[in-house]
Amino acid sequence: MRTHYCGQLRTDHLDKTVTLCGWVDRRRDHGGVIFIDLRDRSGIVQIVSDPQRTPQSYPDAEFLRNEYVVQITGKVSQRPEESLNPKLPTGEIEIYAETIQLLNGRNKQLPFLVSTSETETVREDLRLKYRYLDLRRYSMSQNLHLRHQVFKAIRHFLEEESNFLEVETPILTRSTPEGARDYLVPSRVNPGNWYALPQSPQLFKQLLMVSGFDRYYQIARCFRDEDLRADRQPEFTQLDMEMSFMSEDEIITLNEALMTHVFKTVKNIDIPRPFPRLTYKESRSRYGTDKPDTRFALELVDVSAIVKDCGFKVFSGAVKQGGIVKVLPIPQGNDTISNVRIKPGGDLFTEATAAGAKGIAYVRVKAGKELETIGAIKDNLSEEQKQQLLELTGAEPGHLLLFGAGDTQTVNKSLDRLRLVLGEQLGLIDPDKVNLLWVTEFPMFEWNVDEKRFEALHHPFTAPHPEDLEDLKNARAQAYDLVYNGVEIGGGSLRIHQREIQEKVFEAIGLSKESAENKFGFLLEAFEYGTPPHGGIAYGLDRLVMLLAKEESIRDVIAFPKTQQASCLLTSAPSEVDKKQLKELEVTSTYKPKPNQQ
RNA sequence: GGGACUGUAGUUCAACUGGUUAGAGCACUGCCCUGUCACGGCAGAAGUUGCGGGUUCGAGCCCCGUCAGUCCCGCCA
Repeated sequence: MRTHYCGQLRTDHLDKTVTLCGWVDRRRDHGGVIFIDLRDRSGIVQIVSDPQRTPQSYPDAEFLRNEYVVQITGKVSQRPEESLNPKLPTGEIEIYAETIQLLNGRNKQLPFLVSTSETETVREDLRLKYRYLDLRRYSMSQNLHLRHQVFKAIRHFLEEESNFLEVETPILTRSTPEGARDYLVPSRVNPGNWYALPQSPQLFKQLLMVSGFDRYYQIARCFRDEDLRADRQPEFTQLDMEMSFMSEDEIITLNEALMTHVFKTVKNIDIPRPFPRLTYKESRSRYGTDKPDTRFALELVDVSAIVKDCGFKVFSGAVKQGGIVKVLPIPQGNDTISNVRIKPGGDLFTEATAAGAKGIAYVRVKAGKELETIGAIKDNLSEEQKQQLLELTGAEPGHLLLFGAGDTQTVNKSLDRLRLVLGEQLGLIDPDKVNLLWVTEFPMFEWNVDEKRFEALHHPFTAPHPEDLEDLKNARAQAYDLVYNGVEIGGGSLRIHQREIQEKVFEAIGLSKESAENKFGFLLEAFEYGTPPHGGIAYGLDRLVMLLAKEESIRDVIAFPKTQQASCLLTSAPSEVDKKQLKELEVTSTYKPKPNQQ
């Protein structure tokens, strides 16, 4: 039906007769000459029709409206000197339409404007309901093209340069303990039994290593039935990789090459290697988080040692109860941040309390290093303590010191949040900067207060650091996360490949021998048939593409995403099903709608 | 499960402290216009102010409930 894409045409095509298919992006009717911007996925080209030069197409051109689908045949012509359009890649040429064939019109007014030149933001629920129209729009089309480029670059690197093999793993698999809530699928053939959709292909990829596939990858859909966020969808796409006979350093090096290749290919950005590395411990201490945004400086300073015996009970009490006191020093903060914002009702106060803090203490450093603060702090710190505080935090006149005091986790969390908000607001973040870094040496386990047990921080197949085997519960893991501008985009580890160690880890997370045998017996058994040392990594590709596209939500890089209520506004999924279907599955719903609903 | 914000014409927004007939840009419809490219000009049509209830002489605005969307906390090995 067509000979070219609209966006491809250049002066090399001059005098060629071409046939194009696409949508009317805009029509400009001058009463005599009519211009049509014809759009397909490649871009836009200008079509011209006028009663003298193209009398046969003119009546059809008059009839066209936005988003009509047409096939146009005509000759590629040089635009007159004064009508060149440098804003369009096709702006030196135009097509004189010999024929315009209407392939399909449009009967309804569009729910929103689609045209490439339209930049107004539209309500997201409308966009999602009419996603097929939304995807015609320039930015969404660009995002999906970018996503494709990223996937292509990944495949090229892994297959052509690194000898990886793509293997698919089951979507219908078994539910395993730990981790997120599973999506369950009832088995008709085995009534009363359920499949789970995979949270990741973790166990299968390890088994592929047992099988000797050596270097595996898959661009895999994963499913987690948890609440949604701007960067979390119930189904999402991972680049899943697993390798045998490679050390942690070798895996990291290979992945740096992969990422460098992707950034170079897709964005023409050169990223210096090796990427910086931070240990988990250092990252927590300096930034309060395990995924620091290192595009800007602002670092936390632990001042517990200085204030542990001071008279200000909020500080000394926090330390005595095993917590900490940390400071976020902000250069020129005195001029840029008012007390109103720090005190109850203020935006910074709200941020801190949302993270669990009770409030924010502050000190303003004035000329001559005089401290301006609340009396309780001023009166209860000795001159020496004040002096040490200034020294340790590097505070100069003009500095605002924001304090977090309490249990370690809350202090880190709230100051991390403040740091990010202020970094943004004070314009400290260069949006074009790309910072990739590894966070390493995660702890194996974390204490779960609610369940009163240790749980795996990464997952229970992560190998402990060989130096830490004696004290497993406090061991470091051979695990690593890749952080891109403060967002975790990938994480992986060396895996356990010996039955005894795996059993010890299961024991540490409170999984009974029977339970472990029941749920992971196949893995433990596999370890007894010659399992190579192996490890891997998984990337959240939606997040990676989101960041590359400079979008704020992964929904903007997913063709058909779900809303925060996990529903699809286009298809109205999830939906009720026929009673007959449930009966075949031996499933009944216990759900009762609230009386005042519907 | 919890907190916050939003919902007004097809769409993006406005509408003062609760006050007359709810406005504007774009889109749409009609007419005019031969070099525009976000073309231009003239005219027109277009509203259950998400839904239900309440307060009030009077509600887009206040209150209660509800639905939907967004952001966040919890949750997400």
